[in-house]
Amino acid sequence: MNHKLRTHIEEIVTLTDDEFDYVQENFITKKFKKHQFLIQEGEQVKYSYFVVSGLLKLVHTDDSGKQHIVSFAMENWWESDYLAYFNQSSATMSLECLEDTEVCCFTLKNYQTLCKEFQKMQYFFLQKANYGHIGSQRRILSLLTSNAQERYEQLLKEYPALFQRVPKSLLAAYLGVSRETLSRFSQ
Amino acid sequence: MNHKLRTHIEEIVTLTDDEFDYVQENFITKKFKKHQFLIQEGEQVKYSYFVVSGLLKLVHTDDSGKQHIVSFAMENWWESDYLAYFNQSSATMSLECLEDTEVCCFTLKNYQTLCKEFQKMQYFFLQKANYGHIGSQRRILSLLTSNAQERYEQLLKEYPALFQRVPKSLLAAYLGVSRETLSRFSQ
DNA sequence: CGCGCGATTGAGTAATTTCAAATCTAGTGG
DNA sequence: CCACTAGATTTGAAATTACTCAATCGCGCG
Repeated sequence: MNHKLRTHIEEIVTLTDDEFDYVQENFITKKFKKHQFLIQEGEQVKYSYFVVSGLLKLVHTDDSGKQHIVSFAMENWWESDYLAYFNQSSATMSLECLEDTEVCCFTLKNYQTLCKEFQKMQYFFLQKANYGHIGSQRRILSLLTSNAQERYEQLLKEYPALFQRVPKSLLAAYLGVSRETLSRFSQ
Repeated sequence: MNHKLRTHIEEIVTLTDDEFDYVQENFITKKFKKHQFLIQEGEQVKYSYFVVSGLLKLVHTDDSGKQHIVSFAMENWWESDYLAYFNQSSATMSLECLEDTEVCCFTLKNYQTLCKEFQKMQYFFLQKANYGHIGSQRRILSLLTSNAQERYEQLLKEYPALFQRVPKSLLAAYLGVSRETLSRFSQ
């Protein structure tokens, strides 16, 4: 059932069966349909999520109604509005299904106790956080250094699967250009 | 001597004198002059750094020679080219002094042993990594959502001290606009 | 005074956005 | 199988924004 979660964790730390059982108790599995919201802007953020299958977008809608995609989350990714999650404040970003999606839900309380009682898992989350930070910094650098067309080609190279799964208008919202401009790149 | 480091750590976890002594043994203090490099693009990254005093820029220089500033690091900040640091690969960014700067240097080996042997410190670094990640995501969102002038005003509001300490051309390199464009905002 | 560095200004150019319209595509029901 | 529709994509043209390059300004310091 949760063997994808186990495999994922064991890429970083090894677990006995008993240990994984203990870890597993901290998660609830939920299924969502395309277009459903896991997190809605303005509301409390109860969980962070491990994506078992499907695809999510982490998105902020600005005053003029335009969407800006901070991140896509696919299989084996962790996602949430982490500021709202850790501070127990209300979300500034939504987390929405782009496909039918199955996730493991993780409350902050469970996160904290698991970290405290189980050093291995704390180390796992430390690794995840470090690499999450690095990934975000690389994205900042790409936004600063490259023009939209170059960013488009980098994305295409790094995540070719996305192009089969997401409409181009969303890729534009991720890259920070209008869909019209993105459309003119492909030629 | 390192009481700034201790105060900083104790904002998140409490330490006895003995514990802090143990922690402290993992750091070397170094002083650098303005314009010196702590990390140079292309070279190995031996340390991550805790800034005791002074100011640094984390910067990438592109093929055309233009600088792009990923981050400023001031007092009480941790900084490095973390991808290169954790993977023991060569740096894609430089870390350079904008002022005379004192840092505590932290090897990867010490980081790893400290995390393993001392759960409290692992928790401290987990918190730092999480908030680092959140900070980077907020920057991404700001780059996507706001135009250069709005980003300028956000920066002015969040870090007014920067404007006393750095030339505007560097703020431009942080905001992702040319210095001429930035100059036209102030009016 | 004169140098050097940073900041500003101006003008022309390039890139991107916006708005509107046209086109394409996949799925639905007849 | 075809027509229809909704959503996605493309195209065009005008307007806006930012960039580049060059020249000028301002200020602190030897």
